[in-house]
Amino acid sequence: MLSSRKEIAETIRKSGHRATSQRIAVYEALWKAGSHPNVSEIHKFASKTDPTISLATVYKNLQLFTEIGLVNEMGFRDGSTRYDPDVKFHINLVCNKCGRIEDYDCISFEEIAPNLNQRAGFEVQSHNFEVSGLCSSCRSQD
Amino acid sequence: MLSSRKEIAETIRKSGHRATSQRIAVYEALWKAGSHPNVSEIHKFASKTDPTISLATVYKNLQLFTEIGLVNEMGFRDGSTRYDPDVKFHINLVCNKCGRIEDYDCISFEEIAPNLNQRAGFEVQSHNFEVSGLCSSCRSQD
DNA sequence: CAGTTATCGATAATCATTACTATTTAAGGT
DNA sequence: ACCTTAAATAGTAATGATTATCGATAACTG
Repeated sequence: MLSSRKEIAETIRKSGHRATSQRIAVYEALWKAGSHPNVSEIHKFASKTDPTISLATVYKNLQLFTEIGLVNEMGFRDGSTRYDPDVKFHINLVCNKCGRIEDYDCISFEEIAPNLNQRAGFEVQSHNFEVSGLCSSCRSQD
Repeated sequence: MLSSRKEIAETIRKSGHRATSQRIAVYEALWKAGSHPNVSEIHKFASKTDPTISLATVYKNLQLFTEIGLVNEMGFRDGSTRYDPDVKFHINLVCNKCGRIEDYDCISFEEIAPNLNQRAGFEVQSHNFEVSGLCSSCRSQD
C-alpha cells in the first residue's frame, strides 16, 4: 500500500503518466471504499476529496491503475466488476444470497500451478479466484 | 456431458422444470459454440437448431442451467460473462492481448483450500479461477 | 513562465442484460 | 388423444454499466 500522496504521485509518474489530483483521489478512495468496491462506490469516496470528479475519470484511472499493476480488476459471476488494491493472491468467497465477499487465504499460487511460466509459456499478470456459494450466516438462516 | 436429447430432457425435468425444445437447443449449443462461449455465441449456435429462438430465452435458460449446476457461469476481468459446460475445476488462462482462453489443469480445489466447508462454514457451489497475462504466442511476437 | 499535450468534465452513444406482456406449449389428469 | 393451466417463449422496451467524444484545463518540460 502506498500511503503518502507523494509516494502515490511518484509511482504514477514512474509509469510514464501524469500525477493529477484526480488520480491520487481515486487511489485513496480505493482503500477507503471498503473491500472489493465497484466503480460507483469508488466514485462516491473520491467525490469526498474532489467533489467535481467525473465518473468517466474514475473509470479511466481504474483502467490505468490496472495496467500499471496498482490494483487488481476482477469480474464476478454476477456480472459486477470490482477492484482490489490488495494484489496479494487469495480466494474471494462470494455468497450467492447476501452478496458479501470474504477473503480467504490459501496456499500460494506457485504451489497451485508450479512453473506455469515454463510449462505453458504463460506470463502471469493478475489473478482472480472466485468461489461462490453460501456463507455461514446465510446457511444458518434456513 | 449429456449427449442424447432424451438424457438432457430428463435432467431438466428432474430439476423440476419443463424440457422445452429451446432448452435442449441451448444446452447443445453450449458444446458446439467452442470453449467458454458468451451469450451471443451460444445464441448464434442455438439459432441453427431453432431459427426463431429469442436472445432473452437464451439468457433465461443459461441462468436456469447455472442454478441447477449444468453449466458454470463465469465473469472475466474484461467484463465479459462466459459459460462453460465443463464444471470440472481448472484454471482459465486468459491472454490480455489476443483474448484467447486456455484451460490449465492444476491440483484439486480440495488441496488448495482443504476443508473450506468446515473452516469457513462456506458451502461451495461453483468456482472461477482466472489468471490473466500473456500467452506464449503473443509473447513471442514482441 | 510559456508551450505542448495528456487528462479532465460533461454528456451522448453503445452494449449487455433484464423487464414486460401477449401468445404458445409442456405436462399431468381425464 | 383431449383439456387444463401454469410455465415458458418471442419480441421488444427499459435499464444500467461502460465507452466515446470533444472543448476546456492543468501537469510537466525546457
